[in-house]
Amino acid sequence: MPSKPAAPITIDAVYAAPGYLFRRMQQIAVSIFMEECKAFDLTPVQYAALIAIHTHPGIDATRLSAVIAFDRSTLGSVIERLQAKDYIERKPAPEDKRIKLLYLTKSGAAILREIIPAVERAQARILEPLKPTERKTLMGLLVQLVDLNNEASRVPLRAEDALEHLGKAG
Amino acid sequence: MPSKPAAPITIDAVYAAPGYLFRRMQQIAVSIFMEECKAFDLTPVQYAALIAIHTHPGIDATRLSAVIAFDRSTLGSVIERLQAKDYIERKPAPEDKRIKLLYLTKSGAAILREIIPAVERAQARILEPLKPTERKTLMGLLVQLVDLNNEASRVPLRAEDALEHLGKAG
DNA sequence: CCTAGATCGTCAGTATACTGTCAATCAACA
DNA sequence: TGTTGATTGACAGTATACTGACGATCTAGG
Repeated sequence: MPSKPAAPITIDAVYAAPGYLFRRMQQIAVSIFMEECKAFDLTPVQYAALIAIHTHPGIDATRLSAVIAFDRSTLGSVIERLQAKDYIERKPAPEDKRIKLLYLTKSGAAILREIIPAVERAQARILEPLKPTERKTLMGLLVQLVDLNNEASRVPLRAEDALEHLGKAG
Repeated sequence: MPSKPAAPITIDAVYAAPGYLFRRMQQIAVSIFMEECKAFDLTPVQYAALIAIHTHPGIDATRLSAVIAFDRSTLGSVIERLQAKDYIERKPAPEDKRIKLLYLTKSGAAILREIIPAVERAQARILEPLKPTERKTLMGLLVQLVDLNNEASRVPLRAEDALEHLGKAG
């Protein structure tokens, strides 16, 4: 069997590249999320941060970045915006002057309850074009791939480790 | 059968959401791309733009955005940076004063040839944690999903339409 | 106690992304 | 032909992302 000839340099190779396809899907997912949630003035990132703070009240920014695998620098401005919207508040930690603890406000807890159905509609719409069996297959492979590539990203997910400071079981 | 109880609001729901997983995979993919290609000072977006211009010499910015499904506004600065690096040049179109035609320079064509192996390594590394069969399954579903969701993104892919102006078969 | 190293939040700089708008230009039609 | 409407590139404004650095602070070791 002769070796494959070198592929010509064309845009078609890009269309079939995983990196390109993941970029497109991310953009599509954000677009659908924003459409379903346009009544709430919350971005996907802000939503994830709110959920994480709700799950782990009193978490600090660095640990929050590990829990949702977002960049620590980026998270700073995300937190500022959530605070400006009065969805969270920051309290200094008495035992460590470097740290500011994050809590949901009543507004934050309320909007979280209200936005959930819209978020679920968005997540469903993203996979809607596939058959139910295909959706399960895709999600299974995706969860696997993200997990196995965890260390390849700048901010690996540290769902367990990050919570030890809270004195709660991981 | 009793209806499912409402899921509690926790971060675990986010970990299993397609939107979150696609975001993570996009970040992982970019990270791997930049690592493999760090010798070349090219981002994934800049690479895709170069390939597209190489495939369709004399394309204009608006059509380029349709060919790679990138935002037209964003593409402006991408083009500026590629021009600053002397990888592309822009020539005014004689028959339409609004349009600037895009062409690769010799530098641009050269770096494209050189970077290809690194890009292919990156794309391979993204899927490496999966078994070969799983890779094929995932990519098949991903291509399908991106295609079927094409209209959901702000900038749908218009690979064929965009090229009519060039007088070449799509 | 005191210093070396680690960590925290923050900032500057760069690069995607998207929304909306604008002037210049072009195309189509009355 | 003259005006309307669409298109093009550009811009302002906002929001992620990542790199690298910084002062303030904490921790460990001597």
